[in-house]
This record gives sequence, C-alpha cells and structure tokens, in this order.
Amino acid sequence: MNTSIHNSVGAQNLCLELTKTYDEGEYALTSLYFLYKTHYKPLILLPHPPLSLSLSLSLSLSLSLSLSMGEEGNNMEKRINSSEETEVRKGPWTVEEDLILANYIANHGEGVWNNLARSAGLNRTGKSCRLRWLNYLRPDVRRGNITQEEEQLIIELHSRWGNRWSKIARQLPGRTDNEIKNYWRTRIQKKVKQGEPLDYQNVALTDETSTSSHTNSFDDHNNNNLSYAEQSMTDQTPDALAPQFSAESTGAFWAVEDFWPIQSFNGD
DNA sequence: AAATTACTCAACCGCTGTCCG
DNA sequence: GCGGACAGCGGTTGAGTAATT
Repeated sequence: MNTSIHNSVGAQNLCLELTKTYDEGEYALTSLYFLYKTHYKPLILLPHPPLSLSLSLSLSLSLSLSLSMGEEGNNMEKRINSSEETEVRKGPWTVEEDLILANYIANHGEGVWNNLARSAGLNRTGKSCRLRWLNYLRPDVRRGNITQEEEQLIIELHSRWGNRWSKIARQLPGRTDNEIKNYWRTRIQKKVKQGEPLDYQNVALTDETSTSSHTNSFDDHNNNNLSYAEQSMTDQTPDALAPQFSAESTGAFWAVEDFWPIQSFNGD
C-alpha cells in the first residue's frame, strides 16, 4: 500500500488510492474507513470522511467484523489462525486487530488490559493492547511531525527531568512517550553528536547527566527541592506549558464522534 | 538496477510500583 | 507482611523504508 500520500493530496485522490488498494475484497469497507482515520487523517486533515467514503461506510455498517478477506488478507488471517493460535500473538498489529480493539474500547472503555484482551477475543497480551491503544489508536493521539515549538519544549523538559518520557509526554498533548523518546534518540541526540547548536537555554543534553542528576530530585511526588522557578513551572498545567497548536494542527486529533461507525458495529 | 547503509518508529522486554485479597 | 495481578515506565530491538553507493 502506498503510504506516501502528501498533505496536498485531496479527498478524492485519497479515496481512489484507498479504494484501488483495499476495495478489491481485501478488507471490509470499515477497515478502509479505519485506515483512513488512523493512517491518513493526520496527513490530509479533513474534518469529515469524504462523501464517497461515508457512503461506503454506511454500507459497511451491516457487515460483520468477520467479513471475508482477499488473498492478501487471507495470508494475514492465516498467520493469525495458524497453529500459533493458542500462543499469544506478537509483532505488528493487523487492521482487523486494530478494529477489534478500538471497537471494544469504544463500547466498554479502557483498563484492566488482560481482561480486555481476553474479552475482546484478541490473542494478545494486555500489555500489547494497552501499548497499541495508547501509542496509536487512542483518539487524541496527535500524529505528524514534531513542530519546532514541541521540539523546544522537549529539550527544555528533558533538561529538567531527564529521560522521564511519560512525564514529558504529558506536557505535549497528543504526543506519546514512545514518540518523544524516539524523537529524542533519533533527531535531537543526532544533532548534538553532529555538533549542531540547539539555541535553547539551559539545555543539558547528555543522557548521563540528565538521567542521573535530575531523575531523583525532580520526582513526581517530591517537588520540595525545586527552586521557585522550577516549582512554578512544575505547577503549571499541561495546557499552560504546551505549545499553542494552530486550528489546522488540531485537526489531527480524532473527535469523539469519529468512533460512531465503530460503535455501531455492536448494534448499539 | 542492485546492493548496501542509514534511518525511523512500532512493538517488545524487563523492571518497578501499586493495589488488593 | 506476603504474593499475585496489573499498570506504567524506560531501554532496546528489528522490520520496513529511504538514501546512498
């Protein structure tokens, strides 16, 4: 599947692209919509599914999750249903698994992940489900490139807290700790190694210094050692700390109503 | 065009902390 | 206090892709 669709690609082209690839019996139309939501919406920033996609979607509501898959899909299916069925599945998530997980959470909520995995019929560990949900499927996951403002904030917070990725992530709405961690390792550390200037104040950039010297003293539950400036920063709400995103960029978030087609699956 | 290298990032692993019976 | 189950975290890996030779 072609993943190199750029921001400028319009809805119609997207439909054609997706339809061409997936509408040949490989997956249900719902999968197509889900792909649109999870993989393409962040790129094209459309407020609603395109009309033709919506129509397809309406049709898909009467279909069950177990709709037949084409040859390619069958290969994937075979892997799931093979002799490994009794074993816990690992590795990349399939579209069908994503659908099942998102659908289940939309109807039952998240939490108690091991039970969730079992109840949803996913042959995955609770851990795996949690990770997939939090890092990828969650409606408010913000996708797309890290902005300059976000990078600056990451650097500032890393200098303050070290490799406390989840804590840093909480200050960047929609960004996951995994994403920030990866970004730090692949981009920012590379810049440092190459001697590129990071013209931000008070930046301590080595993992060694940051983790060892900061982690303990800046613990979540012990802010007593913070200076006034540090304390005031700590006291700020995530909203206050976070960069102000443009209206366009917020389009990369999912809306609650984005889940309606998935919820409809259970006939609610 | 093919082979190799570099890069990205989703997912896993192992560990710690917390909760609850 | 103990042990099991679970959540959450940070570090690491490896498959897929892009860039380079």
